[in-house]
Amino acid sequence: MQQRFYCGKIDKTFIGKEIILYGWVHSRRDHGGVIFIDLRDREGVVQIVFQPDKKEIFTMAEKLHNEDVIKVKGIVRKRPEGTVNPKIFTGEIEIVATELEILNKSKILPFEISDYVNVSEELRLKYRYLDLRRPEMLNNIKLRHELLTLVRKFFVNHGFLEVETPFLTKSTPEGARDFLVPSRLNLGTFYALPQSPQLFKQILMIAGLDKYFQIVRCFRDEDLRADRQPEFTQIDYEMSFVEEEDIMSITEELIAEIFHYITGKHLSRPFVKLDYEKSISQYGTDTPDLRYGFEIVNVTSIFQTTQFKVFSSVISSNGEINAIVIPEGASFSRQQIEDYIKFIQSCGGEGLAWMKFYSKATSVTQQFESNIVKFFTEKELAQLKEKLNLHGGEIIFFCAGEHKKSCKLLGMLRQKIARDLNIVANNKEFKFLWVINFPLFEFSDEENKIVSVHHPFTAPKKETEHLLNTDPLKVRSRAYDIVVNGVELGGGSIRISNPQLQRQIFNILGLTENEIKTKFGFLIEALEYGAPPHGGIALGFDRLMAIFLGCDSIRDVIAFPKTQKGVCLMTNAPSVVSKKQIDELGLTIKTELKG
RNA sequence: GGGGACGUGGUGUAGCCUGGUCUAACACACCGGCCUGUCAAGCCGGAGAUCGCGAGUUCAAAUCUCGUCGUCCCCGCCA
Repeated sequence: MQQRFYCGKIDKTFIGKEIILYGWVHSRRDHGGVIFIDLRDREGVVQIVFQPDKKEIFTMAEKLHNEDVIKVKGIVRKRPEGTVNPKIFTGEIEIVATELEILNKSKILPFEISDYVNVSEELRLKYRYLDLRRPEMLNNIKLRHELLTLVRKFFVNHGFLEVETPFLTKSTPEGARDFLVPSRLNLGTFYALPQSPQLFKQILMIAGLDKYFQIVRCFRDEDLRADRQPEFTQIDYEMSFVEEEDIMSITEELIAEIFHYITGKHLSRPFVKLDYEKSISQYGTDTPDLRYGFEIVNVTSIFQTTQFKVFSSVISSNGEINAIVIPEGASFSRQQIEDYIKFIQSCGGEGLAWMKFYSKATSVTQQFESNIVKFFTEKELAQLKEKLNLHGGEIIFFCAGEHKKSCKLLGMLRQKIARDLNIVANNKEFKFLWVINFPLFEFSDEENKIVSVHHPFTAPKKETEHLLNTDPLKVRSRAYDIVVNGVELGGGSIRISNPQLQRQIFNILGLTENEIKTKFGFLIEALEYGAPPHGGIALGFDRLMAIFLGCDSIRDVIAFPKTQKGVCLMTNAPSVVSKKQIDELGLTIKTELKG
């Protein structure tokens, strides 16, 4: 094959040579007596010069339009004095065209191929092939490829084996909703697309592969968000004969390498570890953003005998009064405070109480300002001032309610205020942490039963295992989540390798013997044939890229993402299928859903 | 399932709150012309939108109301 050169890679070493280039007309600057074309390919642009002495191709060049695809033959030369363009890699040279062939014309574009122009995302997704020509998007996709390569090399160098696991697999609807695929050969039965290769990688450990990894697509039929797509990519790995520290350590090493590749900077390690309970009571979430303070403070003890009914009734029903303090400098108007109260209500809360604190007034009562100050005694306010360490100019938000809910609402408020104050946007740090000591189970009000906090294959902590039958909600798990700047990057655990223990967990979760057998019989059985102790983790690759690149949405690092309704605007998937296809699968569609 | 924002020539916006002066403005793209050193080229000229769709209020609707569709953000959901 003849050697091809990329437009964006032509440099001084080519000067004097005749070369052939292929690419897209990025822009045409017609000066009448000379025409410049920026010819673009995936590596960048190079300037082609058309001069009137080559009359035939000069006339052709006058008619060129943006995004026409052309083949150009020409001589590379040094640009004349004073016409060097330092902004582009090829800025010192240009190509004097000797031959021109128009390979394909382009219609007038729905939007310009430029990073300078704003285009609605709807249009970008419809014409994704044009969107991907924009340098910013092209760079994201190229970097994605480079990182995938880096990740692969990393695991290969550490002795991991890459194994592909099935996409057509068994539905285990314990977690997210499954995407289902009807089976034509077994009418009335369905495959599910995997939410993760969880069970297969555990089985691979039992098979003795020892160290497994896979860069794998996962599928979840849940509502979308800026950081959630119905199909997304995980870096999935699992190791045998390891403890939590081993997984955390190799994960930190991997993330540090990726981080270094992108930013050229080193991450400080090991990452901070934060207890789950502390994370909830201090930040109201298990994915805290540590780039800013405003930690939650429990002030319940101050208001034990308060006359303020909102607080006293919550306390008497075993609830808590929690507070966050926003320091001086953020002066909120009454309207802004009202907006925050509405925000809390939109998050499912009853409301917020608030106070402003001014140091200048003489009495404690006068130092506080709000519509509720009159309900509190001087003693209560004095204690509050001390407990919250108030100096002046602060605003305090209170949320009363059950422990977790109250903390959660304040955690959401904390995050919203940090955004509104531009603390997040102005902080380019990456604050990694591990959240550990999760409970193994939690009580689901919705389902009215005990459910796994992670998944039912997570091992309990040895020292809490004896509580499994007596007080399961007190059992702690050997799970660990990795979090950066308020985003859950991934999670993993040491798994259960003992079949009796696995069976016991299923029992606690309320599965009948029959359900255990039909849904997870193969796992229990596999565990009975000599399962090594093992554990692993999966990292959200799209999220990892988006956060390191500062993208607002993972859609910007995915070549062909879907809209919030799960639609691909380019192909218009999902779509209606023919009656023949439906019939072959033994399905019937409710008529009102059709078309 | 719920809350919120947005929808105006090909594209991105202004106008909308406070209906008439909107015969809808601006920038880029597009078409024609000029121009031998530009590189987000420049200058001159031109064409192009009944304002997502449907109903309503009104003498009068881009503007107000209701419904609907689409996109985005969030809550729920995401073992």
